[in-house]
Amino acid sequence: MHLIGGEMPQTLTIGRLAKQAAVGIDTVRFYERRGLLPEPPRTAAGYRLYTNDTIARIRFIRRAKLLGFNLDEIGNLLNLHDRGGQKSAVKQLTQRKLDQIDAKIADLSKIRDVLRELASECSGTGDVKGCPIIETLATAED
Amino acid sequence: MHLIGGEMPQTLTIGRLAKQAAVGIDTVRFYERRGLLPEPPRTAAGYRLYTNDTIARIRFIRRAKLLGFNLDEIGNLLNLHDRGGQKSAVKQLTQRKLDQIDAKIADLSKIRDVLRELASECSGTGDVKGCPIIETLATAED
DNA sequence: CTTGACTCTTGCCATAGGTCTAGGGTTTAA
DNA sequence: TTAAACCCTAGACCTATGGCAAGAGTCAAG
Repeated sequence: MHLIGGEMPQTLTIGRLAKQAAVGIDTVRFYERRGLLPEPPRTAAGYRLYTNDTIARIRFIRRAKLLGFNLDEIGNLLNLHDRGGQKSAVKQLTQRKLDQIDAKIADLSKIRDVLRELASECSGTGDVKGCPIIETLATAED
Repeated sequence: MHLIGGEMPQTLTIGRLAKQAAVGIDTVRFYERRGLLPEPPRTAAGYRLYTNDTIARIRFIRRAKLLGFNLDEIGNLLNLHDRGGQKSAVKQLTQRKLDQIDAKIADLSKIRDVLRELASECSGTGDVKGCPIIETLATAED
């Protein structure tokens, strides 16, 4: 890694970047392949050289993932960020995700209610014969 | 398919079984490989021959799936059903699943709250610059 | 100069639960 | 008899998000 000239720009090899951003090295390369990170410049030997802003970019991705966005959706968000899209587009993505989350919560809540009911009906002692949980699974109509 | 003798037992080829149970043919074979369905007898030509109880068994699997059990857990439930386990084992499986579902709902609820907050903060009009959603993703601390 | 740490690419592995294809044999109805 | 519809196996493929390994090149420190 031979840098010419005086002012050393803040560059990071992929390992340092990954550490700073708290992801794996493979993850960085994977995000690059997925188009979430731009292809960075390389040293003569082919080593990727990153600047600090890439740390922020990866953290952006991580936070968006925590909010339930998948990588495609995150790609959209990043494009809007990079190319200066409209707030409406961002809000729409967010609202759609919110709707998905709400739907999933609703699904799970129904399941939870059924499981609770079944668990409360089952005495939990004795042979499985007559167990309301098994019986329900075995005989419920569709 | 050459059945000898008088009383025709109620047998089903895999296609009919799959149709009755409302799953795909491949799914039936897959469940067999997974050990959820016993290996059925075969005709001389090697065709699987099922009896009606297998329809019920597959429906059991389907219902358990709808309640969030994965195939391994369903295998346990089926074993308890087949070999006459204890109610306590069934109840324990159910309670564990219930806990998982509760945990997932809690996770999603947190996400939902954040997304709601973000969506409500975003005006939805104008350039993405200053969009609170993007800003939050770009700058939030971990 | 050597050693250990780092990086490169390519490509396979993993999960979960199936789905599909290829290439062949069987059964059934016209 | 022949064509359609059915069945068989083995194995590849799918989604989503990376992890891991091999084999080779590079860099920094002692």
